[in-house]
Amino acid sequence: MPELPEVETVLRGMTPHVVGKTIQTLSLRRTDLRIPFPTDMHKTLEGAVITRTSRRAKYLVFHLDNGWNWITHLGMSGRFTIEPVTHEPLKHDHALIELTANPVREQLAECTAAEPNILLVFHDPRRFGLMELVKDSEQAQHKLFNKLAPEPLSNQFNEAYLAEQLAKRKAPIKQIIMDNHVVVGVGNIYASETLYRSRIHPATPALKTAKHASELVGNIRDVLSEAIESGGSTLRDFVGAGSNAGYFQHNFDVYGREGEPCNRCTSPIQKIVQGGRASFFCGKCQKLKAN
DNA sequence: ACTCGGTCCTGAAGGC
DNA sequence: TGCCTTCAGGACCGAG
Repeated sequence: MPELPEVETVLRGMTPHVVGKTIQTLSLRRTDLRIPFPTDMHKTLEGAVITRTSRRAKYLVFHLDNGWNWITHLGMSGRFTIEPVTHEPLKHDHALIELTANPVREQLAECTAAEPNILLVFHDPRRFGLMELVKDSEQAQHKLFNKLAPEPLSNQFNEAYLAEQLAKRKAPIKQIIMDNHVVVGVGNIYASETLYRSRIHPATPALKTAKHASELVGNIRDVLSEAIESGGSTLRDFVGAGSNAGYFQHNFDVYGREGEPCNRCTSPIQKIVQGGRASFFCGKCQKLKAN
């Protein structure tokens, strides 16, 4: 269940292994994930150099030297690993990308010896992931990106902005902070964690929480950045079979803790379902449902 | 303009 | 042991 911190960790772990390298071959082992692979994916990727990587919401983006961006999303169960070129594809290995080191890259101080080719493997049992191609200059206008709200860790996501968004919504606050039109990257886990810290009941109508926008902004930022730090500190080695890079153990206050004692007041953590998603909260600490 | 529920997918977990 | 059901979840989509 990669959320924004996990996606960021995957990005940071993968980047040093892929930037500056040429995509020698792309091997697709099926024709689609959640949506079909782009028809010209081989033509666009093969021969291109990965110049840099970036993240927008939960999308991982590989920027290529031919002006195209290779967009990827890990969905629910997706992961990238780096394997030797002798890697035998496993079940659910859907895309294998062979990368070759460039002469320029080999001139860098830390690359004294010629680097072997590596295989970047995309593995996704539930196939909620996706891949897409877009010109770098057109990414922001692309269907997947043009309605996305600000990044939670950016200055555009601030008290005034969030208060304005909350004031016009009466749906439960839990669902609103998970809405990509309000803020991106806050998934089911971190939504529950944020509301726990803010002492707001997840069923509170959003408009009644507008006066707490400042605290919500702060807690969303804190919860996500702490998880990114946690991911970074447990990221050992991105390379190797079975590598779980990006899927780190993290301590949650409420998520998945139904019946266990609240860390603040020892009252048992409760679970409700909102919009088909589990919400966890402390019924004693998170009483704010009005005012 | 906003809200709600359905949909995609597989594997893990629980009931009988 | 094994079959069945339920759940997990991001993001899009259409209906109200």
